[in-house]
Formats: sequence, C-alpha cells, structure tokens
Amino acid sequence: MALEHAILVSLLEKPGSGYELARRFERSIGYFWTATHQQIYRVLKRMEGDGWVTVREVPQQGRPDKKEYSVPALGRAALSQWLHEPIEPESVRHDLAVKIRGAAFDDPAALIREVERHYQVHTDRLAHYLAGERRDFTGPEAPALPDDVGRELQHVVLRGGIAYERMTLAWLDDVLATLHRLRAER
Amino acid sequence: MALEHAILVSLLEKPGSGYELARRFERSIGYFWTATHQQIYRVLKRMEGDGWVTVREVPQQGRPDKKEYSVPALGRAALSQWLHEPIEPESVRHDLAVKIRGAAFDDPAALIREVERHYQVHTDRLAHYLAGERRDFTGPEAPALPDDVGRELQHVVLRGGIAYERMTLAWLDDVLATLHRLRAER
DNA sequence: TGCATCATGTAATCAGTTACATGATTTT
DNA sequence: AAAATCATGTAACTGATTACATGATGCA
Repeated sequence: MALEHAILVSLLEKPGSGYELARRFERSIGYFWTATHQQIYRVLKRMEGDGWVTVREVPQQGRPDKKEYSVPALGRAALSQWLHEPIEPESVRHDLAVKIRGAAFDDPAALIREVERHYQVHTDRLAHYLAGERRDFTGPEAPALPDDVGRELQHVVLRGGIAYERMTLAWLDDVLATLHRLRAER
Repeated sequence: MALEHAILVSLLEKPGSGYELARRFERSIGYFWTATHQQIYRVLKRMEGDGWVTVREVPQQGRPDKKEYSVPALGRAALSQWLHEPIEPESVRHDLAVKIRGAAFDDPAALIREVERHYQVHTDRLAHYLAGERRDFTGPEAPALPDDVGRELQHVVLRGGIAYERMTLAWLDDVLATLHRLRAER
C-alpha cells in the first residue's frame, strides 16, 4: 500500500488540507496515483493517530476553516523506511485490452467508437502534461537550477507520464487500424 | 469491474477449470489483468449462480477431478452488454513514481538499485512477450490467417504489451541517468 | 434563485490480498 | 523422503468505491 506514502510525499512537497490533497490527486500526484476525498480523509485520520502527520487548524476569511496537515519527523522516517523497501513492479489492469479480446465474440467494429473516445482522453492528457512541462520545467519562469533535486525528480516522473501517453496513443492508432482492417475484410 | 468479463473472455477462448484460469492469469490474460486463484474461485461461484458460466465435472486419471467451466448464451450476452458500455480510461497506480518523488526527501542515489531491479523485470517481460509473439503470430507454425478475427485481436493486445514494456525500459533509462547525474552533482 | 467551489465527514458495499487448509500424484 | 504440481476451497482483513450528508461563500 502506498496511499499513505503518496500523501507523505505530497505533504512534504507542500503542507495542505485534506481537500487540497484531494485536488492534487486529480492533478500532479494523481497522474500516477488516484484517490478520492473520502479515502484521503480516512487515511489522514489514521496517519494522524500514528503520528505520521500533524494538524493545524487554519481559520480563513470567507471560507470554512481548514485543517492543514504537515509531516513531522516520524512521518519522514516512515517514508524513508518505505523508500528502502523493495516493491513489486506493478501489474497492469487494462480494461480496454479485455474488451478488445472480447470483441472477437461480438462485433469488433462496434469498438471503434470506444477506442476513439479513449484516444481523445489520452490526447488531452498528453497536452495537459506538455503544458505542465512547459510551465514548470522549460519556461522562462522556471530556469534550470541544477541543484534542485526535487524539481529534477518531479520532471523525470512527468517525462514518464508523457512517454506513457505517447506510447498509448501510438498503440490506440494500431488498434484502430486493426479494427478498420477487420471490418473491411468481412 | 471487469474480472467477470476477463473470465468470460478467457473461457470463450477456451473452456477450463478454476485452476487453469488461475494459471492463465499468470500468463496471457494476466498481462493486462491479474487475479489469484482465491478470487477466481469466488467469482466463478457467483457467476455460476448468475448463469454466466456452466460447469461440467471432468474425471481425470492420475489427477484430481476438475470442474470445467464454459460460457452459455447468458454469459455471452452479459459480455456483449459490457462491451457496449463505455468504460473510463484507466488511471495508473505507479508506486515507483511515488518513490522517485519521495526520494527528494531522502537519498536519491539509494533508489538506483531498486530502479535497476525494475529494469531487469521489465526486460524479462519484454523478452517473454516477444517470444510469445514469435511463437504464436510470426513463426512458421502460425501462418497469417487473415480471417481469424480472434487471433488478430490477441495480437494487437500483445503488441500493446510490447510497446508498454519498451516505453517503460526507455523511461527507466531516463530515471537512472537522472539519478546518476544527481549523485555526481553533489 | 441556483449553481459552483470550498471544506469535512459517515456508512455501506464491493473488490482484492493474505493466511489457512486439504489431499492426491508426480518428480527429484 | 521431500518437494513440486494439480486441484479446490474458506476466513479474515484491508483497500477502494459509491452513496449519503452538511453547510458556508461567491458568482451569474
């Protein structure tokens, strides 16, 4: 399990409320780990009990108060320990692949729309990642600071997301070509 | 949820026992969907209750009897219905990316071993996929049958696996280069 | 007036993992 | 004699999703 650890990383990068974390899990961190606010609040409560995070009530004007979480030494230690444990290379869960193989027992051409929809989603994600890269890593606002380790690491993770989306788009092209060919052949 | 549907696809491709399904989920189907035997037996029982699969007791010599499952019309219909429903493009769960960003708060160089281990695993997977492709899709044993829809679809899914592994290896190279550079710089 | 955003949570359910359990046969 | 493979399951627990719930402020 790594949701705890993903939260620790996110809070170390910048302290924030459960709500803010939930929003980050829709962007940034969420590119490679998803979580809903319900899950986050629950886990945050447990982590607080374990002393992995500490809370500070922050009164706000014009908005409800929020609880700002940050990471004390104990939380850092927990993260550090996890970083030194080996993890299993992830196994994929790919619904679309199941559908594609399943289409052999139905009408393959009916899948074309669905695949095109996925293509669009991945196109958007790629554009979003590239915009983020321009903004945070290659723009004039963000000069190369060779000693900023965190930035470098964030960048290499983002490059992974970009590579993933490009690969996926190329594959979906292949899938579409295959489906069109199968339709033409019968 | 798609475990049911993955099982339907696998059983339509070839009927088999829960044990055999569990083995397929370690190979072939398992490239894009994982499941343990415990989960499979449980789901299979539910599917039997729903009439999605039917069982036949097969006595064997020198081995325990097995229950061979196959897919009746009702199961086919369930699969067909799912195929026509849109699904959400998957969101990734990538522990290693969390670790890489987390390394900013620890020692990035300590991650090199871990990344190299992952590199090896993905190298092996790629070799395994390529061997499967040679065996089933490009070898002399497997001539091009342009009208075999199922084969074509299985092949395009396998090409997806191959593309994924190649992309991952290239990214891990990038990660390793970044970690080495960060180590050299301080 | 109504909708979106900020902010936090509970409850119920479903999916997935880990541990435990049995027993025959075949291979080393 | 021991280990591996074939074959099937139950029980307990953990993780994740979905539904429900509240209430304030700001904007159109």
